[in-house]
Amino acid sequence: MDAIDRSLIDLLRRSARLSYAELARQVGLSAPAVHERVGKLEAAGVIRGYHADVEPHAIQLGVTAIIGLVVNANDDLLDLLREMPEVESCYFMAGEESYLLKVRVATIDELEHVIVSMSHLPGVSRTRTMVALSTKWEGRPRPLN
Amino acid sequence: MDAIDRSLIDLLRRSARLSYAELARQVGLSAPAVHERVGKLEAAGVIRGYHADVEPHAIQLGVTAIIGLVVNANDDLLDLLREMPEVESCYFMAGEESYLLKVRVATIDELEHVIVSMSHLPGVSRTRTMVALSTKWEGRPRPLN
DNA sequence: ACGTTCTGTGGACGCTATTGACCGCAGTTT
DNA sequence: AAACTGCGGTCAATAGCGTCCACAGAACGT
Repeated sequence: MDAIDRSLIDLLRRSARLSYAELARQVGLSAPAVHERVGKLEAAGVIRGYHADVEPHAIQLGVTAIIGLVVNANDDLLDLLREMPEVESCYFMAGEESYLLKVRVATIDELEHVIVSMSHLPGVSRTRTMVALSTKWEGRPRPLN
Repeated sequence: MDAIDRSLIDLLRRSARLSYAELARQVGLSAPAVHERVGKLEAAGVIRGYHADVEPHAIQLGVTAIIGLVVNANDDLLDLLREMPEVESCYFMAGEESYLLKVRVATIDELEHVIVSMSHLPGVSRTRTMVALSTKWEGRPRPLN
């Protein structure tokens, strides 16, 4: 993981569809060299994937909420949460609320349904929901170095 | 925005480096047709970009925290927050805490510094920090229909 | 110093990106 | 009903890219 690897990561975090040829030009190597470096970064798990960033409203996911879960028994709650497609992100937290979830749904009605479902999951003793009114920005890649 | 557009979005959300030829095969159109559709989705702002998903630990961003901000005067706080590269995401929230921020840094010391900086920003009357012990998953794309 | 390993380059090949010309259908106008 | 028009597709062509291979040079350990 040298400076060139970091440049490649930086470039791909910003613009994942750059061609190997273009990456090669940017970092001053040949295309096959870049191909191999990126392949190794993927194999090592440094690069986990490439994802299009889609305007949530355009795909009927205009309602964003953060839900904190106070948990008593933690057995397989995680598996149950993982099965809920509305849960976009899941963090295990320090503090009284063991889990913090980012949830995305189409409507407030749907959000209500998600909250009720979660509060009925075995092991969940309380939920706390914070509704986002607007997303100022999200997933902004921090420049490296 | 028909079923084919939705398929393309779905495919690119999962795997942004798919070639147009491969996308074309998956949706049963020709490559130029897919090229044009994707271009229109980008131009319309539906697809906002393509980003590599990078293991945070590998790039010295192993500490994740969620910070809530209680605000009294809201003038140009947003601009100040935007200038902080540690703030990966920023939501304007309903509730007492006007902003919820996802912050990523290398160390707890750095987190402390960020919290102190934020508490001194003009307009911020209180901060509340929740530290993530582990990220179970993040930015998981919800399958469309 | 030597061999080993790692990582690069350059060339070759098939496949892809991207453009332009053309076609067919739907909706609208005359 | 016929003609016009715009949209969105296919096909064809070319330039450029992805990817594999053989080979070369630097870094390293013994």
